[in-house]
Amino acid sequence: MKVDEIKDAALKFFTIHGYEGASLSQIAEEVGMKKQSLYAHFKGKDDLFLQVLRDAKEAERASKLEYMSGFDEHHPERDLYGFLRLVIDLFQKNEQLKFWLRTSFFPPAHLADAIGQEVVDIETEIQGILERKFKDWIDTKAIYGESAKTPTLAFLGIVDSIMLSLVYDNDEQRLEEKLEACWTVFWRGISHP
Amino acid sequence: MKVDEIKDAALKFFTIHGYEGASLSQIAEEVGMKKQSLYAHFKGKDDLFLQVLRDAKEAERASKLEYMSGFDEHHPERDLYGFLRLVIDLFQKNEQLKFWLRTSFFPPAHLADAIGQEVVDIETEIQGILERKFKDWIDTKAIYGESAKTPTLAFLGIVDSIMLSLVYDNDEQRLEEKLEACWTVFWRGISHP
DNA sequence: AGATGACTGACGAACGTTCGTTAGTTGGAG
DNA sequence: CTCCAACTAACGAACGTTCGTCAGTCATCT
Repeated sequence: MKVDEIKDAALKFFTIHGYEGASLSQIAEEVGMKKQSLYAHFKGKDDLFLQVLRDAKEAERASKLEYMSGFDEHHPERDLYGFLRLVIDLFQKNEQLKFWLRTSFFPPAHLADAIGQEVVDIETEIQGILERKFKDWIDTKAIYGESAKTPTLAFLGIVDSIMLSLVYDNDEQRLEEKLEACWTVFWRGISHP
Repeated sequence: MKVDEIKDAALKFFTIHGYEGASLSQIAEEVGMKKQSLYAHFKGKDDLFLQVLRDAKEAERASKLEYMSGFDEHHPERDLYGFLRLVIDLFQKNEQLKFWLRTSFFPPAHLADAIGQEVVDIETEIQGILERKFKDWIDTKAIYGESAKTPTLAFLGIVDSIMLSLVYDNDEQRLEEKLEACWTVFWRGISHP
């Protein structure tokens, strides 16, 4: 499907150069056509960008939801650490998560409102699910905690910091160190008072 | 000084729109002149951008170093929590840290190498100082730890996640919750085994 | 026959940049 | 004190290029 080829190329250039820095001619050249021909498949640059964005969002959402559906009540250490590894994996396997990250943090100004709404959507959903899991773990005394919200937000903080490291710590070794450090301290911090 | 006015305007637009999205005409208009006149003060867009970048880097460096020079051996809780508050303060008081964050994570492609070097510079320096402090705290048993590197990296992770929240959690309330959550878990994780 | 998808050609607008030219200021030299 | 030279800071005009977009054409395939 040509549409998907175009979206792949667009994803690549939007990720590297951002919305303003990526040009339709680059994208078209990547798939071997002229930029004007893109208009047979998309209404314009914004349309292409938003479709790529929604695909990326949906992919991230699906991956995370699927992984979290495998959580049980008794192995928070395995499940949470696995979640961090999943994020790293998603990040390295395809560009969608990196694109999503860049776009949600620094959206093109004229689309900021629309994008902000989508970001809040998915974030609220993930946080809600996670918080319910944490509540279970606290109830079963698998971890320590007075409210579920504190470990949830702290964990999401770790996810954020790991994603940032993925962006700018190109060094694989350093990423591993950081992950282990964050995880060690986090787990020590939630596993007992 | 007109040069500083220009740099202020440039900082503003580079922060909002990024390198590619900010135009010299916008910047010039902000200070009440034509874009051609900018060339009396800067060699070009790259020159202006890099000068703004180095100013931002130096400002961040200076603020953090000054704050850390006030650390002592016996109050890690006060000093580290204060450091997080400092970051929030810097972020909200001027745009330089936000600009620095955006640029170091998503630099314009043709300047990526030069910028990457500057990022590594400052990061290495901050981490080194912090790690020595953590070593002191471990030695004086103010905190628990086997090596200084683990709490250092974990703390830097929290700094990263707080900065990210500053970028996209426009909600003040949510930021405070996140800070408290991260800090609570972190401190519990490093204050005893 | 009709629809699809790519093409060519052209559009106005904006980009960063360079040029030559003005004022206005400053600093010595005569 | 004056005069001239150098410098500063802004300007309009234009450069060549690229941008996103639209219109019309032509081959392919159902």
